[in-house]
Amino acid sequence: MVRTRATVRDLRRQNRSVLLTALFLDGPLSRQQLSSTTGLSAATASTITGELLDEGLLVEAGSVESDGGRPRVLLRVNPAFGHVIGVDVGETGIKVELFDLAMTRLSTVDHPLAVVEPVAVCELIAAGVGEVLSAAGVAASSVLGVGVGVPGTVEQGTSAVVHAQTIGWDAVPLEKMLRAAGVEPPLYVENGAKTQGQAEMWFGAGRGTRHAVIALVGSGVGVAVVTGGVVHRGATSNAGEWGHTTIAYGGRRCRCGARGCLEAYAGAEAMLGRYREALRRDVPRLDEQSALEDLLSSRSAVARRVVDESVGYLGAGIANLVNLFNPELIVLGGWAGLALGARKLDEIVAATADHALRHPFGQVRLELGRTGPDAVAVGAATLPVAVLLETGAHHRD
Amino acid sequence: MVRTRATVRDLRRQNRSVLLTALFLDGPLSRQQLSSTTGLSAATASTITGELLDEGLLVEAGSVESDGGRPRVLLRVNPAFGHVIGVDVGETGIKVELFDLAMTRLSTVDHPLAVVEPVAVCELIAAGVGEVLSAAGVAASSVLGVGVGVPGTVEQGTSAVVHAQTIGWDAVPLEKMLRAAGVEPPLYVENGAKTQGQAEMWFGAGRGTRHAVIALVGSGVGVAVVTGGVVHRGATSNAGEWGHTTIAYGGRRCRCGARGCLEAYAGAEAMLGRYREALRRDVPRLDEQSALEDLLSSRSAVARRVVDESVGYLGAGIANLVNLFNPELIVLGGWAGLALGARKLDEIVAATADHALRHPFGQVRLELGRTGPDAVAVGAATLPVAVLLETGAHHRD
DNA sequence: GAGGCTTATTTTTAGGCGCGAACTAACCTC
DNA sequence: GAGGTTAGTTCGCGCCTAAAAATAAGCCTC
Repeated sequence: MVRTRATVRDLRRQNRSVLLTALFLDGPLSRQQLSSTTGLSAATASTITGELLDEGLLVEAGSVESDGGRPRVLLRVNPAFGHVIGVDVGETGIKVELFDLAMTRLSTVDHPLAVVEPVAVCELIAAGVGEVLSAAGVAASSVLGVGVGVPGTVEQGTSAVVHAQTIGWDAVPLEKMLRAAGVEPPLYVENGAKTQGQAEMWFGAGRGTRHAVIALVGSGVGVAVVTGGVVHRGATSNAGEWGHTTIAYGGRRCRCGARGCLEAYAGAEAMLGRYREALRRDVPRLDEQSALEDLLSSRSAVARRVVDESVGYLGAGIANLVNLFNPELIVLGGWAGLALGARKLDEIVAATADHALRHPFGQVRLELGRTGPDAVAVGAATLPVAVLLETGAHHRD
Repeated sequence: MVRTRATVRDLRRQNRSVLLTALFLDGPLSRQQLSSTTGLSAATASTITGELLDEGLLVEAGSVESDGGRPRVLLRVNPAFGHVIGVDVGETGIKVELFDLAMTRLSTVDHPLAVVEPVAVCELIAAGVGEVLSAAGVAASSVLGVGVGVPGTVEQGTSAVVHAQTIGWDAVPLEKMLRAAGVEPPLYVENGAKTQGQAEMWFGAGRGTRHAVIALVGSGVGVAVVTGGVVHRGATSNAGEWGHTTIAYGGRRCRCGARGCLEAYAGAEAMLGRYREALRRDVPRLDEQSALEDLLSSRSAVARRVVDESVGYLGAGIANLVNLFNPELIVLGGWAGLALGARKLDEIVAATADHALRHPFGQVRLELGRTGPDAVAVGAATLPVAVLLETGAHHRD
């Protein structure tokens, strides 16, 4: 359903957006190709790219000979037009990364943090922004925006407010605080699972897909639902709490207080917890990732039972996503999801098949995530880029 | 993310659509009001409404005095501009209803059918279309479209194909068959739950809501998810199979073959089935609706246990929707949902609260559906109207 | 009941936009 | 270097919305 009126200016904005997006996603293209892929006339493609070249958003990128005729001049988004910064606020520290407009990583800073306390986090982010800029020799003025991925949910009002139970944040006005700490560029605060989903859609397994669900299994469990290239946020940006959907009515107590949540069975924390319970003793105090690796590679009957059960629950959880969303693609990501998927993908698919309806199951593929450990930061950095592309970087309003 | 290029013509189409939609949904409005609510300039509002008046899409609807100045002339969609037909293909027969463009019901035809067999259904629909038209004295040429709500899922290709397990339809090319049976107007085939959801959004509890979930509990269980006024279809129009999401891992066998589906606990069929099991005898052979009424009003301990358990499962299922979609509104509809909700709404809300995360739960309201038993037909009839509004009834392409 | 006032709608004018056609540019082959 | 081929640009047309000006249609006052 159409939302609002349109003016002549909106036309130009939209067409700029279409061209810019095509160039960003599908690499260098000639005006010719742009015209045919976007459906714009050659005349319009030419005028708009001319405008974008003048503004410095595009640059020429060599040329390609054409059968006997004038060679095509390739155009691409000017990587140096501006820069974007992605921040990953994790449970053990923060990571700040600087990218150019081609999403090439220019520099990275990691700051471990024993206690992820809001004020300290904001100061570290402010410092980190300065550090990545000076490390890469990039001027602060060329930063188009800073994206911040946080655990928990984000209320997107006039100023973003974060609710993150796992790190004890209750209604933290992060945007205001970052501003106060001296972060000047436009800010985009978003749930980390959603930024990671965005990264997977743009650069990972989701490329070119319209309806996808990115399931993130880490210590906990979350999901990003993408429809037509847009991450589903819900009424108040709380959508995607897959981990706390009931999958075993009346079952295990979850840390959220309810019983039978998926996260009480399928996340790394839950798997390790159930393993400890089954063993009736504590496993060695390793960090969670090594502990999970040990569990997954253990040949003990107990370990295998715990893992197999988890695979079953995870499959049922994935089947629920298949039945509710009917996506073309489900991406299994998150460090624990990747670890489990690397060993047990076939079993997960089988468990999904057991619980999903035949028809939607027949139309979905299940793939492992392809983005690395800094997907949250990359995804966060795409937020300002997405805005640039959507508005077509229109100078006037 | 913007999809495709736009031309000057698209501008006009969109603005026509905006005006037409405003007039359709918010009753008679003056050009003045149209201009301020849509944001279009008074000049443009005037030109476009003039055009629409000329084309017969709008009519004047009296005038309202304004403080001392020229009175406002009210405009509204011309109810007689065209008519739409909604068809409800149920498990026990078909219903055909004729509406004018103000969605006033002009005539209705019911055809019970012992066996819902595709060819017979198509012939009955073709006959029904003729009957409702002649009953109301409406010319076939003024029918803008026929919407058909069917159980099961609909593959929307070049021609709609229906998969409906409950009535034994496997890949029935309904659109082609209806065409062959002599139904001439444009056809819109859609899943009945989704058409019912559409009706609830336009005329029922969902009015004015952007993010809503309409949960339909009848014999089985389904859901329509609405985001920004659009029903979510998924990659292949299979989305919303809420009834077959796993809620009790390893639990009761469902008719879909899997274990622990919500539908195995919360639909009317499941409730009655569990009641029979608990009683260890068959309940009297009533029709399903009376049987459910009896169960709900029974004071026996067994009946109350079955009902209370169902409420618990249903609440957990609703909580899953809250956690995954974060809607502002959940509408509980369907005949069984309404019957249960009329008696147990508070308990359902409490059960939902037990399983949902606090934050998204705090932002959702749970309401009972307000559309009557022919919501499927009404919703189906809105399909052609939605197309008319979206395209702005643009004459040229 | 004439003139002034207020508000709604229409007409006029100006500035933008995309498209098709005509035109120019840049290469190749012979 | 002439002719052919393909890529990109320029120009005029028709369409669009917005702002300003003009007109319409009531009310109020004297």
